[in-house]
Amino acid sequence: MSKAESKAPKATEIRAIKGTRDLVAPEVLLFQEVEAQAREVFRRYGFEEIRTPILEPTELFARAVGEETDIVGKEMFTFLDRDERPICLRPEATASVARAYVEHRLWERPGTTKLYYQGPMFRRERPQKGRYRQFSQIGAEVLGSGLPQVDYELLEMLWTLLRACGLGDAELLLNSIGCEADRRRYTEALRAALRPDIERMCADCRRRYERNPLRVLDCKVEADQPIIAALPTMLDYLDEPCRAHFSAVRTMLDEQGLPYRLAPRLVRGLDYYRRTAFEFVHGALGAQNALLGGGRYDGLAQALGAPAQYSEGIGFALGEDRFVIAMQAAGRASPPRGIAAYIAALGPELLPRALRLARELREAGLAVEVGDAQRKLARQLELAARTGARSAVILGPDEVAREEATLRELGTGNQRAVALAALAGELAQPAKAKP
RNA sequence: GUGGGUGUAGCUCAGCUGGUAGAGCGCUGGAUUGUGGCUCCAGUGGCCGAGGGUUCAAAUCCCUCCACCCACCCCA
Repeated sequence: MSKAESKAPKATEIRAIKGTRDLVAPEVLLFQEVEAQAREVFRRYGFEEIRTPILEPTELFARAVGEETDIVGKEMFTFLDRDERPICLRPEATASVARAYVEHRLWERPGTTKLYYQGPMFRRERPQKGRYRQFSQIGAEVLGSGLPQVDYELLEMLWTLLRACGLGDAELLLNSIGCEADRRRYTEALRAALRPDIERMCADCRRRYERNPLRVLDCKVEADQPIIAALPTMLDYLDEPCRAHFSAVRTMLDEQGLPYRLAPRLVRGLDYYRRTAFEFVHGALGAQNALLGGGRYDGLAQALGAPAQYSEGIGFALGEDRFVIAMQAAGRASPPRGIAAYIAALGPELLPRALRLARELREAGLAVEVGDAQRKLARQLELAARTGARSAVILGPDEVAREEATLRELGTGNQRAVALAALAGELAQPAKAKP
C-alpha cells in the first residue's frame, strides 16, 4: 500500500445506534442463563410461550397503554408504513399479548390462559445505566381469571425465578391501586390534601399536581417529603371488593412465608393497571432500581374486544438488561465455555486426521476446537488453556502411527496415551461427573 | 427534552504551568529440535473525538460541534 493510500481519509466508522448495543460473551451468557431459568420456572407454573410481532399498529398502544402516558406520548419509535398507516416498534408486550388473546379468542380454549414471552422492546428515551432504547424483556400474563390466588402464584413464581438466578436478596414492593373509581376518588383526595402546600413544592410536583397527582407520591426531593408523608394513602380509598382482593393476596403471601413490603406510594405508569401493583427492586441498579414490575389489568382485554367475563388479567415484565447487571453485582459468574477438547495436531500433514477426529467427537456430542496445525505445540497448548478447554488432544506422528493420541488434562497437566477409538468415551467421563 | 462528567494505542489509563506522545494489559514472534497457565526479550499498534481560533510552536489554552457515560423526567 502506498503512503497516499494509507493517508486517505478513513470512512467514518458505522456504529450501533444510540441506546442499542451488541451483546457478546461474557454478558450474553448471562442473558441466556436468565432466559433458560425463566423458561424452566414458567414451565412448572403452566405457562406456554407466545411470540408476537415486534411491529404493531401504533393504535394498539395508544388504546391499551394510554394516549397520555410518556411511553406512548413521547417514547415510541413510530412511523408511517408505505400505505400511510402508523406502525411502531413495540414499547412493551402486554398490549400485544392482550391483542393476540382477543384476535384468536384464546378464552375459548380450556382453562386460564397463561402465556410468557421474551424479546426486544423499544423506547426512545435518553439512555442511562440499565436503560436502553432497545432492551430485552421477559414477561408472563395470566388472562381470564381474577382470583387472588392467581396474583399470589405469580408472585411466588417470581420469587422462585429470582432465587434461581441468585437474586433472592431483591425486595418485593406491593400495593393496590384499586379500580378506576377508587383511583378517581383518591386522585381528588390527593389534590385536596395538596392544595394548601402545593406552592411550596418542587416544580415537578406542581406540574404533577395538574397532570397526575399520583406521581407526586414518588417524588424524591428531600424538602417535599414531610408534605408527602402526610398525604392520604391509596389503601384507604379502596372499595370493598378491591380491599378484599388485596387482603386475600396478602394473606396468602403471609401464610406461605413470602416476604414483601407494603408500598402505598408505589404507582404504575401505564394506564391499564388495576388493583394489585408490584415491583421487585435491587440495590445494584443505581437510579433504575426496578428489576421487574407488573400488576393486574382487569378490563384491558375488554377494551380490545374480549367479553367482559374473560377480560381479567395480571402479568409482569422483567428487564433482562437490568437483571443481568444485578446478577453481575451479586457475583454470579458466567458459565465457562465448556470446550471438552482442543485438538493440537503437529504439522499440516496431520490436519486431515485431526479434522476427522474432531468430527467424530462432535458427532458424539462433545464441544471440540481444532488448533492451527502449523503452530508449534507450546503455542497450541497455550491457546487451548486460554480458551477454557478442559483437555488437549495431542496428535503427533508417533501417536497417529499407533492409532492413539496423547490426552492431556489442562487443569492438572496429567497426560496419558488413549486409543483414538476410545477418545470420545474418555472425554465424556468428566462431563458426567460434573454437578 | 434538561443538567453534569468524560473523550490520548484493541482495553484500562499517564502525560504538571504549551515544544507534534508513554505505561500496563492484549496481540505477533522468539528464549535450539513435540508440552500451556510463570518469567525474560523483541515487535505490532495512535491525523491525542471532529472542526475552527490564539501562538514561532497545541494532546496541553479558547470557541463550536459530535460521541459516550451518569442523573432528571419516566419506566423494565
